Amino acid sequence: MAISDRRISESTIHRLSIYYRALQQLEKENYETISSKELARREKLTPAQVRKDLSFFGSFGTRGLGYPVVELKGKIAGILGIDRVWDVALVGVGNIGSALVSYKEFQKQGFLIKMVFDNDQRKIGSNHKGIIVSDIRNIVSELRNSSIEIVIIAVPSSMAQLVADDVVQAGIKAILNLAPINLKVPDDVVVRNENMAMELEYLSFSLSNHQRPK
Amino acid sequence: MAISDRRISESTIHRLSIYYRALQQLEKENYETISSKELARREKLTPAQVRKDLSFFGSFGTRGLGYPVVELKGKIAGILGIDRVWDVALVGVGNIGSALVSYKEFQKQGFLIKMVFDNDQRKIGSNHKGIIVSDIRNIVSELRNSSIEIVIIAVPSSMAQLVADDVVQAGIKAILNLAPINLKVPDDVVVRNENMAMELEYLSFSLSNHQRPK
DNA sequence: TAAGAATTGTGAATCGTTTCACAACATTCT
DNA sequence: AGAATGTTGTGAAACGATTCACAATTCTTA
Ligand SMILES: NC(=O)c1ccc[n+]([C@@H]2O[C@H](COP(=O)([O-])OP(=O)(O)OC[C@H]3O[C@@H](n4cnc5c(N)ncnc54)[C@H](O)[C@@H]3O)[C@@H](O)[C@H]2O)c1
Ligand SMILES: NC(=O)c1ccc[n+]([C@@H]2O[C@H](COP(=O)([O-])OP(=O)(O)OC[C@H]3O[C@@H](n4cnc5c(N)ncnc54)[C@H](O)[C@@H]3O)[C@@H](O)[C@H]2O)c1
Repeated sequence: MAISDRRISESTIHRLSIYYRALQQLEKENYETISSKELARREKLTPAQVRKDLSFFGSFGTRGLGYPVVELKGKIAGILGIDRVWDVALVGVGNIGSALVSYKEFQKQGFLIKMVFDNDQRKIGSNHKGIIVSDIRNIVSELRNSSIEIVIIAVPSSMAQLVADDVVQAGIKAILNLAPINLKVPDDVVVRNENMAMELEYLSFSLSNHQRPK
Repeated sequence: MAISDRRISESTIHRLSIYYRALQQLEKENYETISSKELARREKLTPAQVRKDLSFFGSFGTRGLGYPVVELKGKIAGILGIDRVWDVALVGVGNIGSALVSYKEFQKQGFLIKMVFDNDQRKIGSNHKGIIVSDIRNIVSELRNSSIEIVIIAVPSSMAQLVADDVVQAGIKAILNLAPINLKVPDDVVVRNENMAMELEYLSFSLSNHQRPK
């Protein structure tokens, strides 16, 4: 069954990311094959879950043996679309934005921050790790003339919707939003939120109710 | 039905955080009451979902009228455990850790970063926004003698498990982990992961498969 | 006070995800 | 070669979350 036949759940996609990291580690440890049982044990999942997730995309294993580590890693990279380079823009070079620009891991993973925007005159034109900060006022045309497909928004929450509107207008279809607000975008634009306050609230809930939520 | 009777799902807890923010906004806009219909419309949820989520914790609304904004906000704060102050420690004052220490919103929300740990001699003893950086080697005893209940881990991934082991040994039951690895902790410790790489991979998947996953 | 409109709270129905269980197949051992 | 062991891939069952649908209740208006 082809991918487009099925709607893949958010959980499955997240677990693919987990499998991918586990396989990177297994490759380092020189494993040639890995069983769903062992992979599940390492990542605290169930073997059936692992097999079911992978089966949505094909038959990658060998009965009696397990999955070939390097090959499966490649297949998952293909499924996730990380077997290529993605050009990324960052909006807002403040506390968190600066940390992101300096962060080497994204680059290693194939997510390249190629453009940076800000509205602070003192920052515009300055050099951040080899990237010149652009004026936010030019964002629509600059993104349109670029190869950028993913935008990270790291501006104060009061500004995030305005920035998102521009980003959408520039034709971008994928946004990673770090501001703690719910962006309103058209249906064909995917937004993922990274909301640390929500995670802290989750911890607070768990401690208060001494419940481990699922 | 008491909270302890039911296992509340992760999604419900996340939505409570969403309702809480929406109610803050509604309060600013001087709404006295809000219906599940309008709240759902604003947050792109369904009215039934809103009512069901709230009904797990009690009957907060009035038939025919809706929910009293300020009162409901208070109830949700109580449920999430954010009607009080939580003392938090941060481990790793690097790029991302520094951003967190400077971030005022956590404080406003009642999450107070009270202690900071690092293993870099040049950082230990230095002053970060009024907090003296402690030596990681003393973390177990220092946490034990403190009022800290939540720890944020912002060290390189190769170090995160070691730090987590110490944190667990110090009796901490809630961890926010920013390193892109799966921490192994006992069952009674809650870990939440903030994994930006995984979110980027999610965007990459969505763009590659032009699918909006749920 | 009665009728009409709005909206909650919640069982029941529906939908989606996870787990179970086993046939099919590969490998190893004797 | 045949038996024993290990493991996948996948329908079916079990479970869990969301949506439906409606009785119960409140408010408004006349
Ligand atoms: N700092 C943290 O630890 C942290 C943690 C979680 C979430 N966040 C969120 O991340 C976002 C950024 O936080 P921060 O601490 O880096 O803030 P910051 O104030 O340090 O940085 C914001 C940057 O955005 C720029 N900016 C403002 N308006 C802009 C606009 N319209 N267009 C382009 N650039 C604009 C500012 O000039 C500044 O450089 C906020 O929404 C915040 O809530 C931050
Ligand atoms: N920088 C980013 O934008 C970013 C984004 C996503 C995730 N992360 C993750 O956050 C973590 C921190 O990233 P960073 O960019 O801030 O790294 P960094 O190297 O700038 O900072 C790490 C800090 O941890 C300290 N440290 C190292 N080992 C330690 C130990 N054993 N005990 C205590 N302190 C120790 C270092 O001295 C340093 O101050 C990493 O796991 C990274 O993958 C970072």
